[in-house]
Amino acid sequence: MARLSSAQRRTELVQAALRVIDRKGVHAATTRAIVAEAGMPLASFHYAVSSRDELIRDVIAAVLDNERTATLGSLRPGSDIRSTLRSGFQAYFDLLVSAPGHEQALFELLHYSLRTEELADLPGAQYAGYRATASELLHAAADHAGVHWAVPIDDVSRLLIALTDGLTLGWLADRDSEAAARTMDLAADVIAALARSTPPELA
Amino acid sequence: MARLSSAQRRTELVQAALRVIDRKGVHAATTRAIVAEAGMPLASFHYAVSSRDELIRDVIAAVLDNERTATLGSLRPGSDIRSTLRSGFQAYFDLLVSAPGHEQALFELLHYSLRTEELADLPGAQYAGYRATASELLHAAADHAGVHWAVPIDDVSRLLIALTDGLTLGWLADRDSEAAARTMDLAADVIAALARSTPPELA
DNA sequence: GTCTATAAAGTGATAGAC
DNA sequence: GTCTATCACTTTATAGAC
Repeated sequence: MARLSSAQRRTELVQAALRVIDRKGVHAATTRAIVAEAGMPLASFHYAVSSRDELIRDVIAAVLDNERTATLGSLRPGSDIRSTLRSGFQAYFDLLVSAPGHEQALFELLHYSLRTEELADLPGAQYAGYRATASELLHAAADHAGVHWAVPIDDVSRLLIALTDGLTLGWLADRDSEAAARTMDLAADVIAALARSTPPELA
Repeated sequence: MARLSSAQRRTELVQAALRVIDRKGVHAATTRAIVAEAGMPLASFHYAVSSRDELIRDVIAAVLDNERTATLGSLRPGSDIRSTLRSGFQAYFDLLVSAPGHEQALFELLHYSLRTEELADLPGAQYAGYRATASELLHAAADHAGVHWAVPIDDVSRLLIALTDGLTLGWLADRDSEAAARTMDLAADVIAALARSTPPELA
């Protein structure tokens, strides 16, 4: 192994840990499994990071960055707000089906953080990030469709996130994609019902 | 320790495991922690059950039974469908706030099952149980309020479960009960909007 | 039938040779 | 700076004394 800076090794370990977690779950992301995935000797682990929990913290930070850019890129403005929301759900769902381990990883990391005192600040930050992204998406979608939200956009964001989380968990549990499609239909309907057309003079 | 039948020991271990999982999480429910909670020597564990995964399977089965009876009892019929739904959410939410570890345990057990090949049949059964309970609740609530569902009740059930799961995860992450109340307001609104008043001749 | 004692395999973390 | 070898500990599971 060539000489690498500590920061480079750290990044490689974070990426390797994420791959292991995707594939086998948080519980399987042992120091040995992570360094094996990264092709490093075991001792490199504590040379680059001071503890396993500290690496997990970095993993969560990296995942949240990915998530944000991925979701924002999925916006496909449709003719109306309902179809924009529906295709947004579909884009997310296609991502979920193509890489279920990735979404499982997000949930597992959340629950791991909730049970680990040193990581107790992460769940709140994770969901604050989700809300910020959801608000941006909802704002952009409403603008494109010429509507505005009849209730505070933060409340709509929370509803959107709750529906997305719930949709994901349900599909992970039963893998019924047709039922998930019906849930997305209904979810797009009920969120779209919270929008009102914007009078032209306010647009 | 008095002589107990294998079945009795098994039940005690399941209950002890559930208490440990509530308090410390699935990862902390080691054979040692479980027998300590149950006040048994370590060797009693494998005398009563053949492996840790087999016990976890029993724990999940026990939890699903509890869940079903607890949720069905929470129905407080209101004057209209919207207030019935809202108070149903509130009853569930009060339960969540009073025992967050219990709901965390349900999620952790779900994710554990999803990552454990021998338990792969449980997540589907868990959510099928949720749907059956949700359908019963929605049917009873609609009856009491003199309305019927304008979309298939199974689809409404899936939406209700998705919203409940999402509400729970969001609150576990940020512990913002006021925001959760607003989400429940909105959730009750959007589900109630899927009901139509039943003409008297069909009631 | 019950439990002490221990095996066998895994874990996070480090010392010390190169 | 790098990595082999190992420590100290925890885990599931079981053998064997009573």
